[in-house]
Amino acid sequence: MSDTPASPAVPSDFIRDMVTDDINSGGLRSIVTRFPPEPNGYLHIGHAKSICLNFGIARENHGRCNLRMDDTNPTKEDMEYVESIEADVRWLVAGWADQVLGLKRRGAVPVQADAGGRPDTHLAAAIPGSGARHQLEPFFASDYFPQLFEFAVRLVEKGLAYVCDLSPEETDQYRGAPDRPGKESPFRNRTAAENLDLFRRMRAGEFPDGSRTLRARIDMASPNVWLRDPILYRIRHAEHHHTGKSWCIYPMYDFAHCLSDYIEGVTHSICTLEFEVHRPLYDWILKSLDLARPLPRQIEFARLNLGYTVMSKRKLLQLVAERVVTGWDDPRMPTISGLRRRGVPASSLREFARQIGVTKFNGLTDVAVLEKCIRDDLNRLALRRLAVLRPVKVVLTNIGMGDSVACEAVNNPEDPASGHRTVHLTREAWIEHEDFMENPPPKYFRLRPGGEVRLKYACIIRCDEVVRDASGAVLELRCFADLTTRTGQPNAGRKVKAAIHWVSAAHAIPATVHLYDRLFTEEEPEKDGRDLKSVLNPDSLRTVQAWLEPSLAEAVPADRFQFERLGYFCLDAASAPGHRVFNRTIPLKDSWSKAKAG
RNA sequence: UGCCCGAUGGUGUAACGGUAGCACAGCAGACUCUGGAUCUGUUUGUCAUGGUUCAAAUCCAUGUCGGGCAGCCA
Repeated sequence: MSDTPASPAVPSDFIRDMVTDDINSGGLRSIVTRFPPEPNGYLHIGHAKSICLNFGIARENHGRCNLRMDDTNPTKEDMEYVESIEADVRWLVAGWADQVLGLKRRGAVPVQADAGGRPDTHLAAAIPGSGARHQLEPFFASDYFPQLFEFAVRLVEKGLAYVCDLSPEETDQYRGAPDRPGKESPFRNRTAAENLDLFRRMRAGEFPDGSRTLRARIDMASPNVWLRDPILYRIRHAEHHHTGKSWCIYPMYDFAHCLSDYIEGVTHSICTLEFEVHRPLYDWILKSLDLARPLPRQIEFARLNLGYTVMSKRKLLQLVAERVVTGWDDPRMPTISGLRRRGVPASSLREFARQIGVTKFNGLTDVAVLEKCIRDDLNRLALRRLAVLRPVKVVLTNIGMGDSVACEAVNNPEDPASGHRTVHLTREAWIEHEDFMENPPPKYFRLRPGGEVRLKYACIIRCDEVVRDASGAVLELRCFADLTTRTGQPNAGRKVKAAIHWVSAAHAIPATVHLYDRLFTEEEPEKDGRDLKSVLNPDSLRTVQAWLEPSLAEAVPADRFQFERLGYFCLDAASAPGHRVFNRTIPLKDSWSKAKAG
């Protein structure tokens, strides 16, 4: 698929300002950001915002953005997610920021190095182009477990961390509450030697899950609860998707994240607002270790909230698990894979991210903004095709049985280079059910008994007779085709109020078409903690049997089509050759139905 | 009621002490062999109250409202 080029406008926001300031104040050789998802679910459009931010900043500063699996919790993570995440990121940045996508050589781990005369540990991204591309893989926080362990040991030696024997429940009670100080653990003042011994035995597997933790020794009375001796390591006798059975203790997010950033040489660690209160801990850990190289800086921004969609991985997983949708890549899902299967170009998502901007304000973005981005892209690149979703038969009484009138149709009026194709008009054609009305309301321009309409690219027809079955349902419309109104014919310029789409019944090919709509009936499905099931849109998927013009037989999933006057469609990725399925990405703007309703 | 963060039209976002702008949505019109696209015009805004200043969306204070934080999740 040929994505449209990224918008030329260079975005500006408070984070980019900070990065620029950091560059101008010196000390930074190059900018390194990172995108660090936990592989416990599929990426969604909220992640797309973060990806565009992180890769965008890397790109604008000739830096790098590392893709890193933040995989420190073996009980929630899975290889399936690792693979989908990499595929989704690659798809989203392809043709835009792939040159700054930071990956490492397969199997590479941090190296011991010397930084200004001091020992250091570091892992840089592989240089793109050096060595085969297929030998690269994302970074994994779990690759740093040995280094992380050594960092923890150093903290213990400095008296800044201790092994605590409190049970989970006791730890909870000792922590206090936001408005009430915590209480110091009775194990807080163990000697460094004892802590070291205990910590090594934790690692050796001598203790059961939950029996001990390694905690930072900070301040149980801090008004910031994350500074109240936070847990650094917990015991989990569980197999890890990336490290296997090598470990039975696993670092917590706060400990692993800042140090992973450091190891990779990240300069700006951009995350969402809920980590704002963690920033003092992020800084505390890094400062406490007397590290040799410059420290990364954490900056927070507001996550995306989009109307009529849910964004939490937990709730998306729920939709999948309860089979409300067919999977993570169901075209109704706000996941990147769902949007891709739906037919949304990556460039639309990037443009959307650019348009919504980046701030610390927790707002709700109107889906119309996304829809506009998609329509703008697709209008430019989609090939126009004729398809009838709810067919009504038209018999052109003055065209002979077996006769065929060749008509030239434009492939894309927005792109003259896309050329023309021939469609055939025959005695019988399908038109859209909605394009005929027996008793139309005022200002209805299309076909009515005795009325005229143009068959697009063909000629004007006049409805002479409505044939019904016994129940009164319309069987066929018998019409006269004024062939002198075809392109190039004397009356080609004759005006009628409307031109409608059609397909020759003799040439049409059948297809199943999925008409998708928003998944929820409420703009804020998660508001007030309501049950998602109570706000599901029963019409989020309608399936129809349609007639398509024959050229659509050759469609492949990467193609983008506009079915004229209907919307944008693509061949479903799971469509079988013998049974074509098309997905509606988004309908065309429809000011008629709006006027009618209003 | 502890700490942190935020507040600009309906929505999102600019303006970095000096004319409140842009996009989306809305409305009106033009054009059209897509009731699409395009084009034109247009309605609506600085949370409140004080203070500093020649000048405040911007700086300060207080208040109001909203969000986040008490996982051995990230």
